[in-house]
Amino acid sequence: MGRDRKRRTTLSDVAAHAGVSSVTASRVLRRPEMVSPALRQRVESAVRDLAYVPNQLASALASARTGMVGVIIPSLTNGVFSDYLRALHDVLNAADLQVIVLNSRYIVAEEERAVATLLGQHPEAMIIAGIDQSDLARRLLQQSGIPVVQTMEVTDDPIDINIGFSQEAAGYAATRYLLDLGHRRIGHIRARLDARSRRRAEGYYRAMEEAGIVAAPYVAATPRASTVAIGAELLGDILARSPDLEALFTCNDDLALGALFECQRRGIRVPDDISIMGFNDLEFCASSHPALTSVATPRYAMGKQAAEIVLEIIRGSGRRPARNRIDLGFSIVARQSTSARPGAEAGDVRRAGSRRLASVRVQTPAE
Amino acid sequence: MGRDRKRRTTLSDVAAHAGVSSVTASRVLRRPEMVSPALRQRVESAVRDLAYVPNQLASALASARTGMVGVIIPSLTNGVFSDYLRALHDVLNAADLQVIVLNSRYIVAEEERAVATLLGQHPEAMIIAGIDQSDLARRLLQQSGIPVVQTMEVTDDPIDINIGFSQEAAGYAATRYLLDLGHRRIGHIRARLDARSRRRAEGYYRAMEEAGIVAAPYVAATPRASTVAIGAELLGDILARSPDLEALFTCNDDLALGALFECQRRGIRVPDDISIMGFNDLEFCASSHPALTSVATPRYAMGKQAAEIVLEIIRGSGRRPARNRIDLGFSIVARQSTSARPGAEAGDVRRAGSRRLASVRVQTPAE
DNA sequence: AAGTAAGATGAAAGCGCTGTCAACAAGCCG
DNA sequence: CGGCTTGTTGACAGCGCTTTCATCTTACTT
Repeated sequence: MGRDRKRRTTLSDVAAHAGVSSVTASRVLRRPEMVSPALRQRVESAVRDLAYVPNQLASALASARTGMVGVIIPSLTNGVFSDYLRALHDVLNAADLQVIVLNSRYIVAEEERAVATLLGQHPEAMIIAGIDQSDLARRLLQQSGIPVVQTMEVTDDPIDINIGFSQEAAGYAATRYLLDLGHRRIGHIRARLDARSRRRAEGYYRAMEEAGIVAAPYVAATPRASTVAIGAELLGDILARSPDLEALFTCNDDLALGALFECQRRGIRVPDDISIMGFNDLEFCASSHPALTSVATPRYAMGKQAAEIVLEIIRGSGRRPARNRIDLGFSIVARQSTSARPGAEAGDVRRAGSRRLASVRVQTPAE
Repeated sequence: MGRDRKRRTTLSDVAAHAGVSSVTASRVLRRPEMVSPALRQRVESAVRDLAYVPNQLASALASARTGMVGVIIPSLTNGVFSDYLRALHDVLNAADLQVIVLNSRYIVAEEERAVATLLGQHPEAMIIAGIDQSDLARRLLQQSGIPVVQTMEVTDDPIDINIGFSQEAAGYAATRYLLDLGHRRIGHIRARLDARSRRRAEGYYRAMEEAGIVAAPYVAATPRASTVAIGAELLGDILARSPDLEALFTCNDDLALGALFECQRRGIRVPDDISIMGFNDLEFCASSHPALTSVATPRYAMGKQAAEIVLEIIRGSGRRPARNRIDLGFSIVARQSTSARPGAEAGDVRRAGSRRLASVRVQTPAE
């Protein structure tokens, strides 16, 4: 109970100050149109005089409406989630919903904890990055009864609603793009080794296998969080084993940037000696020298749609969207860091060349 | 009240399931040592059976303890806050406190709203980046009675507790460093134009003025959010006016990276033709080619200390720290992107040269 | 063996707010 | 001008939990 802590001003303080009942004071704050202008003004000035801040806890408990949406992402550090969070904020804040972000650090157990913590706050919806929740987390989410959106990736078995794109298909498309440029010795580096980067790698392996190329000599990975420095390091690892590397597909743009710098340091020309292709198309890709080819992922769009669907369900009388699985696709943005292999066959080069002028939208619609 | 929404399992459901009173069930969750092992087990399995998630709202309302710490930062996009947030999470989560982050988007009015929102949730402490809060925000914070830490910058007039470093001094030191290398035509670019970047610029102007150099021809700025692309663009702006630029101090590392790429594009050698110096020392500075000289700011340390002080006050019987203002300083990390001007006087070069081997800790202790 | 301290459990109250419903005033109809 | 609707206000209960505080055991003391 109260503790010795100095008591905060409450609604009834405000009501007393204004000479009305606390119900009226509450209404001035929640539904002002229900209160006569005279009283409304008295209450409003009382609020100002006392610098009253409503206790959201009590309000939420009484009304069963918290006005918040829980968001879980694996990393606050990763530039990938900036656009995504911005979209969530843009849409949700405009609707007077507060976004509460928790960080799972790419650890399933932490994600589970975050789910429980957030659910305990009774958010009106949950938006969670990724599809690899633990069984308990899934169960908690399911029985919470609130809309749950899984993002960043598509799955056949969503908890509730799913918006994303196929990481595997994106990894495949990126590799395919390099193959079409005539490259054969295509490397892949990745860090962190989380589920999403793993599926991107699977796409890479599938494309390589299809092309009949043994990928192993051209792959390097580390469980450490990805950084620019690691990009340089892993490229170094591959080059030490396979100096004949022709192209590199990195699991994300930071690694690509690191690889690019490492090439500069070693005097390896990009793209003449090695083509480099990133993933996510972060802002700097367009501005580096040479500008980095990358796979543009619909980060803002995923956040926006997730938020809009959630909003529709919360505000719109609980109506569910017609489709609970949406594939937003991805696109390859061709820039200067990739080019056709000099000796490549005409057919290959032409096929790839056609993609170099504009970005290609690759989308596998979920039914 | 309840709405038609399916009722969630409550503590008394658990209690009933376990055949105990709800008080006992509560104790099993809060203070298990107070309950006999037999009952404890029964309750615990009931919790598991029903997948019970405590209603934090009700718990917080009843106990006047929310277990959360409010955090306000101006941007989720900016890499600068990653380390800071990580530190807050590291310390606070370990103490079972939840961190709630709100984003003010560098807008004072939004910050004020965020303060009110957060305070309405009754956090046990507030940690807020920057020192430029609105009057109302200050007042709300002050009368909340909880510990409030302002970070990222030092001020003579803290709301409560203040941990940071002098942005102005850092801007000054950076410029001074370039001056000591023998450069005269030192440019400065900045974006966003928030209060902190303004004070860094003030440091730059002070150093330039002291050196008797007119800075105007070498300065470019934009209110847009800073990106790598803008770094390139602003450098271009300066070069269009002042092709004789010798060195560049950027307001942050993203701009520095953009400037570096722009130099590469134009065939300007760094550091031979132009020295480039960033600010913040983000991870990529060490890995770029050439590696970027930057001003290392104690982001993790600020977060860590802020969190630790808050923890001490919350948990440690409300004892306040001896000092409520802590200056953590900054240091200049000299790398390859800066070098002495070829024709510089020996004395100048020697002075600066001594700093090039190791980073220099510059700290102005607050009294 | 009787008395006491320590430990375990539950009943009741209440955290600060909002939903419901009743009470009342004012405005409208015929 | 009485009965009705419409609009405004307040009393009361209760959201789900924790915190006293009283009660009942059990273990220990002398």
